[in-house]
Amino acid sequence: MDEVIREVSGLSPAQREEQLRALAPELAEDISRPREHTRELPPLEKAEGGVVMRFAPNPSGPLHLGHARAAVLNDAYVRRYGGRYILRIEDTDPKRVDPLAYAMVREDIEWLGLAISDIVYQSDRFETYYRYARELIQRGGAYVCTCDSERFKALKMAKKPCPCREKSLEDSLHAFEEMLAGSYGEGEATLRVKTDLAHPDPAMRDFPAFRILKSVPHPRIEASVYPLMNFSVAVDDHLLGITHVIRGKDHIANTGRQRYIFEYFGWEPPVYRHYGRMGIEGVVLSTSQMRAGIAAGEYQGWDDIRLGTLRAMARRGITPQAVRDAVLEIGIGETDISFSWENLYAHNRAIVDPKANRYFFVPDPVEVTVEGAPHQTAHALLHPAHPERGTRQLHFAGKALVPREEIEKRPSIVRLKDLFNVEVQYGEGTPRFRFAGESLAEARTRKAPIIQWVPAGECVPAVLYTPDGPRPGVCERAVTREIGAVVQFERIGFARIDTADEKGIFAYFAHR
RNA sequence: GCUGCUAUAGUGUAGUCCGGCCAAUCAUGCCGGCCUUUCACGCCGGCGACUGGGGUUCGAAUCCCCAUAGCAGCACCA
Repeated sequence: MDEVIREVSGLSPAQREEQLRALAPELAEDISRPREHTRELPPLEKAEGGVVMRFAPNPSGPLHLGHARAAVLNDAYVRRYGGRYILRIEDTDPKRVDPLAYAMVREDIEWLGLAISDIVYQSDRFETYYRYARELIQRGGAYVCTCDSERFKALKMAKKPCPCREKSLEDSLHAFEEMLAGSYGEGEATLRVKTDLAHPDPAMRDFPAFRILKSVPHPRIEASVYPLMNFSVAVDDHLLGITHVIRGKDHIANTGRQRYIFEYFGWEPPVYRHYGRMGIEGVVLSTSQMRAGIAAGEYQGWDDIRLGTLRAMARRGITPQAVRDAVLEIGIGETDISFSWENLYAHNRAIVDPKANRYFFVPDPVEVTVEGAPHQTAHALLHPAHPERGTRQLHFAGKALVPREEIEKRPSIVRLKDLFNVEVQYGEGTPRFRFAGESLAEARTRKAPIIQWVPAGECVPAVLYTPDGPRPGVCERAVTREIGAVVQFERIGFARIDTADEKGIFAYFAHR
């Protein structure tokens, strides 16, 4: 045996394949098949008959890239296996509910194109939660605790029960009704789930299920006893028939806690998957930090292009498909990752490049008079790969605006793209520009930079907003017809034309 | 402090479950070239990784242990 192994080890892969082919051709088939990269999410267990999944955002602000990962991943599995996709608005903490966010979340979901089949508001379901709370108490799975949080935490860390834990079912039931009746003040009583005080993970010990909150009103309902997420989520996941839950690993402990509730009720829990933490270079994702920045005037609003919100990306011309592609590429790995804009841009470029019309944008323009140049019209293609889309007409009448940056490089000759060549002479003061023929071949042999330009008097002032700040310039008048569309400013990059009025054009830079 | 998860090129990702097709996939990025009246697109070529150390084994990216690092949780937030 050893001998054979040694012999095989000594062979090269090619020799092995040859041998195998001779001995067992049917096995060799497997070998010759090249390994293929799976561009698909890993399969989900117990999903063959269809799935019910959910996207459960907290309505505290608009959706951002972090939400998009959860939303798109779940969406992709629902599309793959068939089933229902429930949007569950988790508005059980009035402190973290922005009434305006309900609408923003819906808009963002529509933009992303999620295949949502049902919408559920947790604030509509408080009576249900109360009902199951009573049931849980009766099953001996919960008790009303009146210890203050400091004291409870100390006991928990010491693996010791608090006095309330030994209360009878009747007492707890009664106390819970008192909570609902408003007999307790804010923070004076809590319904806790009875777990295992000896559990090695302190996060698992007797976690809270309901709290009293009176200082902050809920925008949609009248309530002072609020379910905490582990309770409402467990009850809803069961009642809504959720089969699979894909969420971030920050919920791993919650999954453990929710299992206790499933256990008490004898329910079968869904299949859980927890993906790793995602950091995003260069942007704040925290809703509260963004909100603070907006309030402080640091950001213009939720769609400020320096933010990681979906609406900010939309404004820059990032397509929902690109976001989907980027997020699916990342997948559901448990590794912590840092999201790279480059990867998103590459996806977006692939989508946008075939569509985007090309135009000239001249940043920081300098007006030049070209001596001896014929007045003529340039016909520049709207898209070099699609001549059938036609051209833009640029009427040159002696003067043009060109990027200052190009002249400062002191080229001896430049070609105004799609027009003609211009020789530049430098002396005191402004350089002189002289017509130098129309030959493209000559421009090439003389290595003339081919630059973008715009006819003086036939252009529109424009501002290109980039994450590094606004870039003023001018662009072709025809760009005013591209409002809302993504164009490519030649030699600059892709940008979305946001607005245009008599004062000019406002565009947002997407990427190169 | 306690508990848990993760660790492949600059970034993302495949392979890890069931050790040998892996001197490790694909994409992006970067570099070089070609194409091109854009520094875009396309094409060609190149760069670049199994966290470290032990162990098991004929053989380890893959299994085990330890270490290290990162992350998460231990809220009357989600």
